[in-house]
Amino acid sequence: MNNVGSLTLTKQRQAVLQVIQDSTKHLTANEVFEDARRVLPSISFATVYNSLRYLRNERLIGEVRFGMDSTRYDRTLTRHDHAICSGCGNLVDIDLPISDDLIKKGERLSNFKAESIEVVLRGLCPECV
Amino acid sequence: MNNVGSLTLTKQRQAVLQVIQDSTKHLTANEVFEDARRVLPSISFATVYNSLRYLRNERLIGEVRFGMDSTRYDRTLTRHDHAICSGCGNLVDIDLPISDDLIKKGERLSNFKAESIEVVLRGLCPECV
DNA sequence: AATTAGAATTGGAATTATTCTAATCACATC
DNA sequence: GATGTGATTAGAATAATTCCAATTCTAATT
Repeated sequence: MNNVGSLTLTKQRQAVLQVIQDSTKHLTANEVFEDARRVLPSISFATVYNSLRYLRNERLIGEVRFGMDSTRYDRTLTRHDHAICSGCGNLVDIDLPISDDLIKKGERLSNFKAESIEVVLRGLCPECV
Repeated sequence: MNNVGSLTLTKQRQAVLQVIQDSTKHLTANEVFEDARRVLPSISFATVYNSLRYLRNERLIGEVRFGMDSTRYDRTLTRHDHAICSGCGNLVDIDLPISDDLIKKGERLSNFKAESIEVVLRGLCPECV
């Protein structure tokens, strides 16, 4: 094991961290698992998930996801944005004025042809303050 | 059955649509299933999913999700935004200048205490034009 | 340095979310 | 009303993620 400050980097966590550090891509948990096995063949899937959560909490790696556990459906069809509570998962609609300029910038930076754009605000809802 | 224009609204699809129309919330597929059963007890989970996809494609209902099938992990820790290809699912980082004003507006509209904010641009990547 | 108690970590098993595909159904044509 | 064809359904399978009992580690005690 390897302790730095309050950090506990077991060999499993080190393997997972190394996989992330060595990749420039946005890996899925499954891809991390496959790569981590090469370094540490005995590692399990659950441990990869545990390690990813730990490393994310310790701010050693980044995570890309919406913040919900599952897809939501609703009757609102117009373009709008969302706020997601990091405490209770509550999801509310908000309507932000997105400038054409921002969309243009997004297209230029990504080289994508934009179809839609949405802002996700993560934070605490009034009940979770 | 019930055909309007090129629309095919079977009783299953009507039940699912009604559930969405009758709710002000952002329902999960599971919640839609539970409600739809009350209208049409024989409906299956898979049919709810099929119907949700159909209704979304026909622009009769809205869908809220990131656009990926699973969470991604990466070594980038600084705030940044993402572009997701609706063709191939490719995910790329972009760095948009988010004004403090936009965050303030988001907080005001949602009554949330913002922790982070992210823009998601959905569209077609260069390869999927 | 062996023992032990408590906390942290691991990973097999379970759960939850979603998709696949074979069977069924609806509709048109003979 | 039999038959072909394409759309729709839903049971079964898969994929993504989490739970929790067993194990391992740590550090205090002898």
